[in-house]
Amino acid sequence: MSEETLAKAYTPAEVEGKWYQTWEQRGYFHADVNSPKTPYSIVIPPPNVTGILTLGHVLNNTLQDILIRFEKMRGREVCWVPGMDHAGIATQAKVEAFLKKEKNLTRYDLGREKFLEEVWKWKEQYGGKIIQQLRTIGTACDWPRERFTFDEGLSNAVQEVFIRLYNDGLIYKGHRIINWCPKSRTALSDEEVIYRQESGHLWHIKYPYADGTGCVIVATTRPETIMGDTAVAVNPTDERYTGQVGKMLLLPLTDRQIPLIADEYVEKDFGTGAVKITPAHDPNDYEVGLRHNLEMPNIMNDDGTMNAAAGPDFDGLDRNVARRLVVEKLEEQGLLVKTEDYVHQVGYSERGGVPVEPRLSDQWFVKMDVLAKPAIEAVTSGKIKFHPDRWVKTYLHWMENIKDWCISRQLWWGHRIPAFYCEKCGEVVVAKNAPEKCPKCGHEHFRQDEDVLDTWFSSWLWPFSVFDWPKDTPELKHFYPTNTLITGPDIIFFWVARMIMAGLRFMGKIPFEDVYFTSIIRDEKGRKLSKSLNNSPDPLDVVATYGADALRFTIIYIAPMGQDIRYDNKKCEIGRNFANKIWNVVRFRLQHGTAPADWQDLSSLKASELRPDDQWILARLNRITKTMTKDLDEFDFNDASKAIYDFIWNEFCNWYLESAKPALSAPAGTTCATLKVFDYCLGTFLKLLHPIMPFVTDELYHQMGFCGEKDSIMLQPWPQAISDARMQELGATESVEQLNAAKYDLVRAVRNLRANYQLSTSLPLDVVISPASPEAKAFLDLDHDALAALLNAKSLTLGEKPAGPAGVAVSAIGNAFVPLAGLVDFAAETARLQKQQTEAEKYIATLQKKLANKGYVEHAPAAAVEADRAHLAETEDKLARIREQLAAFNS
RNA sequence: GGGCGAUUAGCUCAGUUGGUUAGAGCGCAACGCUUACACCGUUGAUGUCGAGGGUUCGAAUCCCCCAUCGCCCACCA
Repeated sequence: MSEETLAKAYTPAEVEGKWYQTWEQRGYFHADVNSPKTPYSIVIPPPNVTGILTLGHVLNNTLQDILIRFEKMRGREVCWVPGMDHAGIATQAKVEAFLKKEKNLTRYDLGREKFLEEVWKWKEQYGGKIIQQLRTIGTACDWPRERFTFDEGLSNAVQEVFIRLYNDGLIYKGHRIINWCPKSRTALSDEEVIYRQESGHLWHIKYPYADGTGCVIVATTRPETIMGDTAVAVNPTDERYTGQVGKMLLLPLTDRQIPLIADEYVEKDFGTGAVKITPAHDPNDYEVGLRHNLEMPNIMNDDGTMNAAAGPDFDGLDRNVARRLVVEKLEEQGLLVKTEDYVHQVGYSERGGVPVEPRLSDQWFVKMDVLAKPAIEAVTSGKIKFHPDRWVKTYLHWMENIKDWCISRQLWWGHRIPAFYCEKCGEVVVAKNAPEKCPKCGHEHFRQDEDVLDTWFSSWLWPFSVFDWPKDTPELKHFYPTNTLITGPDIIFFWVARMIMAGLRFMGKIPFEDVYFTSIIRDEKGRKLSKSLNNSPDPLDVVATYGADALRFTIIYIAPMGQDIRYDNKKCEIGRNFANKIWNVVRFRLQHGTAPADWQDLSSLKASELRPDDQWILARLNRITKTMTKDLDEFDFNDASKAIYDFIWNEFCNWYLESAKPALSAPAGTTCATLKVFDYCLGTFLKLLHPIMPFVTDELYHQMGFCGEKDSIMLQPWPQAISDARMQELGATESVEQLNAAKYDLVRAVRNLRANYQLSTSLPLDVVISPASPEAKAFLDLDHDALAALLNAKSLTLGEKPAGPAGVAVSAIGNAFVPLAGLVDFAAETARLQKQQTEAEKYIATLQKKLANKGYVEHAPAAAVEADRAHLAETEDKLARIREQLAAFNS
């Protein structure tokens, strides 16, 4: 293996598929319920069975995967339960469209049973694509535990919950105004209605008094419901109508008379101050209707067309057509006073995409206030934490104003409501199966409720139903409550809030401790990703082009907590280039063979063998180890990605690796302490990076021989920082760290000089360094080779300024002189030094002003003041040396 | 009508208890194929931290107000 060389560039496609298969086959993703380790569990937000992978899923699932891999390395027994949602409306609509296209059939042509067979068939054939797609991004899901919200166990949980809530009086059937989707022909919950601002009209219509004494003018946005009016209401204090309340009005376009009533609900100042009341087609009107005991005629069919009650002229017309016809007729009859342009909010069906119709009907509801109470407490008390925590406010606002949840749907694809009606007396029995006999009349024939349940009625049980609740399974005991939930803030009400309620109600315990709300991904212009805009990149294409690790890293790198992110494919170059960089570190390292078996054992290392750069990188490694651990612990994924990126690219590659080249290519390079330190850092940062970039890190871990073929980086323990005491022993002290950093400043200054003289970086130079102090000299003397390598010096001497013309680079640790026979451009050199002089003077002025401020010296932390004083002294010294050089030029 | 978020370099964004000469990536300019990497290296330029007040010795950071953009919630027909 040591003779093998890696390709010059990393090709993700060659390793990613291989590793995923290996991990899965070896069972690394599978949790042992009997493990003595502390459990850590996550349940996946189940994607719709109709779904395909989007960037949103990539972000969401990458974050979960990072936590799972991190916690596994930290020694926990991790269990990430995957699964899918049967997604009632979405799936039914999809299959209906499919059947229409393929066979020109509607669900009504097939009938309920046949249709459901078709849905299952469709599910087997086309459903669940997303589950396969998830594997391409590396998700460490416990696949043998995959669940479906419509499988037997979960269906059982749904029935159980329905029955329990019914028996507890928290589920009831009610005759109410609900949101109706005329396209899917079903009731919806309030959450499934999306309000959009629309420009429409406010029509002013005359309602003549029956006694011929004039008329009331009513303003409405929905003239087509006029046939459903059963009153006109005004505010009781409205003087315009004093004495008129109680009189009858002729309802236009009909032969009916309706009363003028007074109700507080009406705002005097809006419109004309008079409102037509249509109790069966408006939630507010319904309330008014109840208060005034009004008739509630329903004038629409379930598909949004008008019915016979709307009168022969309108029967069968679509509601929009009816609206135009009503307006036309009113105009003809001279009853239309005016038409005003009017911008208002119109509720649309989330799935159907059509305006919802408020509709009076019999539906099942869950009484929510009782369930909400403990769920509010769980969050306010901090037992459940939200990240970022501002979502708490949103959550509480909704919970404290919660309304009953309409859970029945007039669909076929879903959990059938476990309610049975006696065919004789109508008695309702809520149970898993129809009773033998009616408890009331003894009749033996029952008919099950036709309706199914809202999809979310199964989703809200997910954290425990996946472990086969209500059975008392070992999984349930071991993995519930789960630890972390990662989801989008768009389903905080649909799902998160309801899971908390269900968890507390049925398990008596919160379902998760931490909820992390992900960013919303937008396109480069800030628009939401959507099919219609065609601005939604296919993650599989991205993976094919850049690699899964690249996509994972990039998306984490650009997604700060709680902010929307602007994504475009080009950004994946960040991740791709980073993977390539690491690949090449290993490619470089393998020139010296693979790692020795004891590469992780630093116990034999002595300070005397270490170069300052070795000590410096160990200090930096310790720092990044702590940072990564803390960041992942606190869900600061974005910070973690930036920290490890900077460590590897900047500190390790740009500085350490370059400094190590002479030591490694020396005859003893393969046994030297530097190699040991190199390997230790490399192995450690591969482990630190593994949760974010699982594929390339495992591949390289193996390439390096850091573990055996049969082993994996996934199974390695999470890195621990080296103890402070041991760091002292190794001479990796803070002062060495600082001196070494100052050394790098000097290198930068020389490189700057080189650039100014347009001296190629590949041209070796003679460099003379005059250290600024004996301490600096002692330090620089420790390792000339590394310094020479960083400077690309062909000779390096410590001493006085050489005779003859030379360029000079001034830094805190000393001056560096580069003899430039015949090349020195005095004007340019003077300009460069003057610029440095100005900068130093400016800085000194800033510091002096600060230190002269009594308030600062008295109030600021002592460390800050001290640091400033040190900077001041250092900069003053530097300035003096700059001036000295300037003077030398001008003499 | 309430609530929340955003406004920092040409672009996309970091900046965690107020205290380094305000940072990164991309882009840009100059130089360089130095045997890990051109998916690279070196060097460099660029910011009145949205406007205005206030608190403080000190504000990108805290408070007030305003502006612009975005999201969520809310029954004004």
